[in-house]
Amino acid sequence: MSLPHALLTSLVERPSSSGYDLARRFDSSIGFFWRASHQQIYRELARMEKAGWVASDEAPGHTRKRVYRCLPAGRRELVRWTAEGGSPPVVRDALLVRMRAAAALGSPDLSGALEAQLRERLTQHEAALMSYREIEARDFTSERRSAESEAQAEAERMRHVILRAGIRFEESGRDWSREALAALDARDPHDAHDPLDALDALDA
Amino acid sequence: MSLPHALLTSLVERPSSSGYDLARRFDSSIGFFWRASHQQIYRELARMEKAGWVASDEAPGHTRKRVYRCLPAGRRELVRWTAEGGSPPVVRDALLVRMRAAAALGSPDLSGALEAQLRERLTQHEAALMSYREIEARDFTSERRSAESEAQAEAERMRHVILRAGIRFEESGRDWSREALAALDARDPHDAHDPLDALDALDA
DNA sequence: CAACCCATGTAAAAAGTTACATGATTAA
DNA sequence: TTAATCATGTAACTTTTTACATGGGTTG
Repeated sequence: MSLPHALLTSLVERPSSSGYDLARRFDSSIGFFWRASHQQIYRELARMEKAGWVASDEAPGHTRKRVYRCLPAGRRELVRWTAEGGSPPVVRDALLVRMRAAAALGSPDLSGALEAQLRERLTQHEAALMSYREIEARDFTSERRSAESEAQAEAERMRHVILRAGIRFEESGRDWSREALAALDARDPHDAHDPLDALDALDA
Repeated sequence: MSLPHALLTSLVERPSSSGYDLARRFDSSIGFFWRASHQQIYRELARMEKAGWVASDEAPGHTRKRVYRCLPAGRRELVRWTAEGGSPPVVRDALLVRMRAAAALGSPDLSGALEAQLRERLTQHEAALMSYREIEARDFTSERRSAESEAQAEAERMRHVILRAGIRFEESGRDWSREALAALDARDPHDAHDPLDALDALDA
């Protein structure tokens, strides 16, 4: 149950956010390591308000918009939860199940479909990687880290290391997708090319 | 909704498995990319039997044990689902949320707790990696791949590539954990060591 | 005969997804 | 003024997790 804590984190980072704001941020930056739909977010915000972790005010100039802020009790809860350990995240990848199914079924007609899925996966990894690398270049280049307090520098190191997790994850996914495509390609001797091509693809 | 298909795959691989057998396999080999508890599995098997995808018989010599097998309709469904595409898996890692919370809260006392969690994560990745590497050495070394049919060879390549996903995933997690620990270590100038140590750790 | 693995479930709660619904504001 | 985006929800459903429960067989 980490959604409320992800929301508290987001509210500590930027107080006076609406559910809509939070939902948008869960589609971008935070969304890399925690997804949530707007329905989940609104429901969770209501629960958190009842628990006394956050409070909300009507946004000036808007009839429907409500902005939330983290209360001291919410901050205490976030500190408590952050220090507490947790089990490693469960991995669930349907594409790997599909590949294993194809191997078990032994039907060669499935290879084409899997190849297409792998190519799609590859472009997804490449796209994510490019956007993460842009963020890294923009926010975490050496010249930016100069006249800061030690606390600020540590927070920045922490945020950078989180982004690095995303970068490494996407790189590893990209490299594996290429390896998998090369392995599937080996099945057709007729259009098989020089094995060195596969190695090139892995290096690129 | 891939659990039924993961179960069908497992039943195609080894017919006449009980719910208990399947649950054990979901704790080991299949468990790397799809987790399921025995409660989920028993319920799902009942559903699949009602849908006509599997059938069950009482195991001889046992009163309580039931063994399942995949029916033609189940096989057709598995083929259909395997060819169909799907969205990439959602990533959810509470440790990254915790790190981001620590950065947002700006309390240095949390660094110790996070360091401990990172060290634990690191040993988990190392342990998983070692066991995957053992499987790779045992089942996928070059001398084993000789007198096989082309279909068998392709299935074996597929299973190998799935294992490679696990290996790459654990390697990337291990490397990132080390990078993160090195970044957190940079905060304490008193016990800071030669930066080269961090590089060594990344190479090992 | 106690501890452990085999074997199968029920019940309840939490978390997440999908579909539906509505109204306000803003920019072309 | 129409379409897109902002903004907030409800309802129903599915999936997953956690806790509880039971009983047979095997081995030290």
